[in-house]
Amino acid sequence: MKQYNNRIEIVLEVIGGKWKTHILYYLTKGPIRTGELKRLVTGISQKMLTVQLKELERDGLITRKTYDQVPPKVEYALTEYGESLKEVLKVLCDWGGDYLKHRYPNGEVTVRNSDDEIGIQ
Amino acid sequence: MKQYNNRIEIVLEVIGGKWKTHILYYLTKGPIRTGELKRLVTGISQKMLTVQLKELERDGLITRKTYDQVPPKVEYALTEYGESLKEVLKVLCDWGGDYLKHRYPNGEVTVRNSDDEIGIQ
DNA sequence: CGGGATCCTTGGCGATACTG
DNA sequence: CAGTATCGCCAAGGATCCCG
Repeated sequence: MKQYNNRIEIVLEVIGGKWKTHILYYLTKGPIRTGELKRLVTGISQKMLTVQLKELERDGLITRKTYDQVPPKVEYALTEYGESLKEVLKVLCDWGGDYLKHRYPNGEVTVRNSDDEIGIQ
Repeated sequence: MKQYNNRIEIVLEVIGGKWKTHILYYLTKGPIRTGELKRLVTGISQKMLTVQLKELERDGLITRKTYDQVPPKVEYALTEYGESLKEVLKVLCDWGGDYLKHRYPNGEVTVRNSDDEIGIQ
């Protein structure tokens, strides 16, 4: 039987890793196709994108909708429960931004999507 | 020059990894000695504890205070800025708890410190 | 266009022993 | 009591090729 040390570990297991937050970042803005994600998530490979999306789907945070057509079209979107992640991501995003300014006031460290925001409706 | 994809990655780099949240968890309750941490953070080795604490100190989240005596006494505490992490940890903690109940309502997955809370003053 | 399979590299982490 | 040094594992992630 699986056991965590604390509740935070659960979140980190769900949104942790190298790509999850970057993917979720775009998903908070609305449904999105695989190719679009691949284009936006800088540097991710086809394989890693698929792997991460499957995990997010397995964890009940996103849905995968396939359109029966050629060429294939697949669209991903946050589930209703996944939507609850938005406020969490926003808090993390805000603190990260503050921390950045606090630690590196002269811009030694930068963020690609620095002027972008988690999509809160 | 270092560059992140988004601000969330910054947070995850600071509190991520296998032990950081578990350590911070106890630090939110007040200053604490090395040995006490080692006792509370179930399963951590002496080495990993030291490594994680050094990283947290390097990142400006905790302070290390040594008392000049034999046997040695070292006490760690959140910095003023580190205190700002509390609300972030609380949000993560809360979401993790919700997610646990939502995904595993029958207790297939459990948390050791489930009835404990992040120390908010 | 979207996904799967295979092979390989790397660094986070563990185990152990030693020091002041 | 607190910290350091060394060795080694393994799973996350990367590169590449193949499929409907």
